[in-house]
Amino acid sequence: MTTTFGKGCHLHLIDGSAFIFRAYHALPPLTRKSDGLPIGAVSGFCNMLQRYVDGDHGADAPTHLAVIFDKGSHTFRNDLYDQYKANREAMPEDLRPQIPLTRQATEAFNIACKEIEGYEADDIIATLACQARDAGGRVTIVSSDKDLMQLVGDGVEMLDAMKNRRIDRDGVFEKFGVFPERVVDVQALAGDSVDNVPGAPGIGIKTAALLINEFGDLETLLDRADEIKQPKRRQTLIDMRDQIELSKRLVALDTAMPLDFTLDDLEIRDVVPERLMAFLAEMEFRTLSKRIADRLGVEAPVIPDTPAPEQAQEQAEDVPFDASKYECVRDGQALQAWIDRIRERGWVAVDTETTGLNEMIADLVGISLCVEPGEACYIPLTHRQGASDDLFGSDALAEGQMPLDEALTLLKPVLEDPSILKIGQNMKYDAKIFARHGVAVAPIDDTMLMSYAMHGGEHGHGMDTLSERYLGHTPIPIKPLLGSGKSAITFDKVAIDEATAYAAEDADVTLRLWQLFKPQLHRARVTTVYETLERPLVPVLAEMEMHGVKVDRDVLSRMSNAFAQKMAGLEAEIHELAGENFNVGSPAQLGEILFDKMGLEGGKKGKTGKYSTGADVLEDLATEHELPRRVLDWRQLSKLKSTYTDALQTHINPDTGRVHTSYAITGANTGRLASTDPNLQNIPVRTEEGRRIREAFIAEPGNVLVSLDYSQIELRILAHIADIAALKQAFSDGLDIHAMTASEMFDVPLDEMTPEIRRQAKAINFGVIYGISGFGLARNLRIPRAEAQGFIDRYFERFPGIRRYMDDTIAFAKEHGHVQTLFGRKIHTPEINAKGPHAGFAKRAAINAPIQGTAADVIRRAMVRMPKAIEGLPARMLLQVHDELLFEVAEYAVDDTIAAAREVMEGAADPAVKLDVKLTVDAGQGANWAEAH
DNA sequence: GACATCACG
DNA sequence: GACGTACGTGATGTCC
Repeated sequence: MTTTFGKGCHLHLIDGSAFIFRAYHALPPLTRKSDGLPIGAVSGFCNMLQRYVDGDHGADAPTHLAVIFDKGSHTFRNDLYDQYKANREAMPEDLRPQIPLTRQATEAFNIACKEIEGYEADDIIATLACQARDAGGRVTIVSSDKDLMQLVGDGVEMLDAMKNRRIDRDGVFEKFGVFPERVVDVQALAGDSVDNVPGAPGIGIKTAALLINEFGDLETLLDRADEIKQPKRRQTLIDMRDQIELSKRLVALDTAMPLDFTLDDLEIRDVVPERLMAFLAEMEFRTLSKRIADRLGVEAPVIPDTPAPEQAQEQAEDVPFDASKYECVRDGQALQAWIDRIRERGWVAVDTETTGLNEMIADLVGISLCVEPGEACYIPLTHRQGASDDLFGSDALAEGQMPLDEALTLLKPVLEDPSILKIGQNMKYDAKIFARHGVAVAPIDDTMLMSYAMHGGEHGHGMDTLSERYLGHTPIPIKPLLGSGKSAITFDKVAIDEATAYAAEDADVTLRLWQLFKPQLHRARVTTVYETLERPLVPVLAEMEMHGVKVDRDVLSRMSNAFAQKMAGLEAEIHELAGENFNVGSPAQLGEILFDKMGLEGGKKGKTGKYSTGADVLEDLATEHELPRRVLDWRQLSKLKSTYTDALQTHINPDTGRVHTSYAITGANTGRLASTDPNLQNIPVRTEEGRRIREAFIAEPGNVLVSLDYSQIELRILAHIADIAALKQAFSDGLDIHAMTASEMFDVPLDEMTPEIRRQAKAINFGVIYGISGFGLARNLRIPRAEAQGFIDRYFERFPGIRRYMDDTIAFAKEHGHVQTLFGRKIHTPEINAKGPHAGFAKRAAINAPIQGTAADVIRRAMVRMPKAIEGLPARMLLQVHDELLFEVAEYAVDDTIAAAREVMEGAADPAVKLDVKLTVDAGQGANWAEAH
């Protein structure tokens, strides 16, 4: 049915950003009643769209239609001129979360919604308008932006939707004093303070138009500038020629940019009432949904009159916890009743009970649900009957449970329904359990992540902690139910009535926490952090963890044996040297041998009264003695064997043959992830022997491992945050940053640099990131403290911005109780005002957190965008190691994958943050991780 | 379960 | 002037 765009067609192009800002400023700051989400701009946007669709604009009806949005803050204009739009104010905090909703709104109206990374909406509009005009059609641009006026003419008109005023060639002349084809000339001269286009100083639109009309066009004017009578004006045009020509390039729209769609894709489509109503209902627009429903002749959606946040909070506190009210759901009918309530409500708190903590292995035992504080249920599914001493009955299913499949069949549509929010505490766990049963839970909210976004650094984010702190309620502990040690049982052995009280309460607590946190998120100014850096990471990580990484057991096993042999030899030598047998693995025994029996120099250690035998101590002793050297070698092998070659084998999943780590999103205060069970973020790499362990991490046949890692990301971020011109310059010149530092510090030319001097400078660079101290640097470099202090003083002298950054950061922390990353992540520093030795720790942590945290945010953003970027490629993201991402890729697609992933990683800060220093990514590939890294 | 040690960024 | 310090993690083995 598609017609080809051509004569008789009429294309309408709506400037989406203009709509959004108008809507935002025209309306008071409305919030969604149920959860406090700001929605004023979305509401206004929908209103404007509806009015437009109603034809309330006096223009001929379109045959083709699209809403065009900006995407990304960096465009080719920024490359031309780094000050372009530089003085534009940051987007208001309560508008930011509404931007994606306006896209959804457009789609809900079934209107084409277009944006292209790196281009302004104006360029897309210009390109489309030209295409449509060339095809013989007409165009109406719904906008009053003067930057678009250059497009008017030959069937292209503008429409100011607010004033219902059409702008044609004469309208443009009215505004600019010239016709559309000369508008850019006038703009180039007059400049634009809003977009920070410089233009010619002292020349406004009036004068510009006068000049252009006199000389014909800008080029002629500039060529013949010496003919201008007014001396000042003449001089300006002669002196500022470059700036004026640059301005013209900035204001001229790109009418031939690449598009990934055609005019025909914009053919007008009928609205799908159900879809539009679902969106309006989700936004809780009562009046608007009713008005539009009337217009469409359909039933208006019922929007539950949910309590305002403050009331919800009171309710959450008012309703007492009462385990006897929890229902045990044992059949389909009872479950259906709960599902009905969930559908009515639009959200549900969910919790799963399983036989263990490893979600790749644990079996689902039961599910609890909660839709209202105090009202929760537990659905037992695979509890075993009888006590554990019942030798025969313990494996049989207990009575009175629904079959697992039946329960999941009923729940699946709800858990996957995009209009029903699933709320959980650590949802990644539950989502993975459900995923193993073929249920893709979405969309989700996570109280643990909300707490992390609001209270990172203040306290833990486990449910018990949160419940006690924010609900004043101590949940039933799990310990008494499961026991501990050898006699511990799994949850499926817990009696169903006990399980119901425990499990349903967890869902109850989760829902109450959610009702409390949801409105607070916005007040704490962390909605964007939660929505862009926490919540969207859940499905990405779940996917990575479930996919796992292939590990070759035989390689590990062989290495284990080799290590064992070497260790045995070393152990014999150590005993020989010591003159007695002792446990080499016991620091206490080793200390006595070294310092008491052999009488070596090298002190004690405080608290426990034992000798310190750390690597640094042994390293010093090793210059004079054999034994400590042997112990160091033995320890290295012992570590490699026990932690890696042995333990890793036990983590190979028998079903998949792969190792599945688990990432803790809230694991580190700074925003970094933490990897556990096993930790795959500390696989050896620094020593040759250790690195060989990475040879056991392999790809499936026909595939290779690809590793991409950020180069010096923390130092780059430091250079940006502390605004160190010399560092920024060095990065932009692609210099060896440590050598450059050394050269600057010690006045050594780069071509005379020695590895030793560079090593010292490298230590200082890292020291700065860690909150440098004379003592720490002295110990790291093994130099006298005074000398180390001298280095630091000199560093501050050469890079004064560092001192300022440190002082400012500590002052900020003292005043606000937190520091923050460039992306708005808050890291609380409760100890910053402490007295005594604590204070030093807190200060250094405060200095480090914005740097480490910003780097963590950057890679999180890259990870969130990665699935889309590599969509369609035979590639999977497997692991994250703080500044590195590891992929498994079909051999033939390696180059494409590297290109796609690198683009995402290098551009990960955009558009939220414009870094002064570009991020660069190194890539490697190979049959195993040792080769790829 | 605390502590020491050591693997990573 | 004295504190005692590099930042952020997790896993293992010893010893109580």
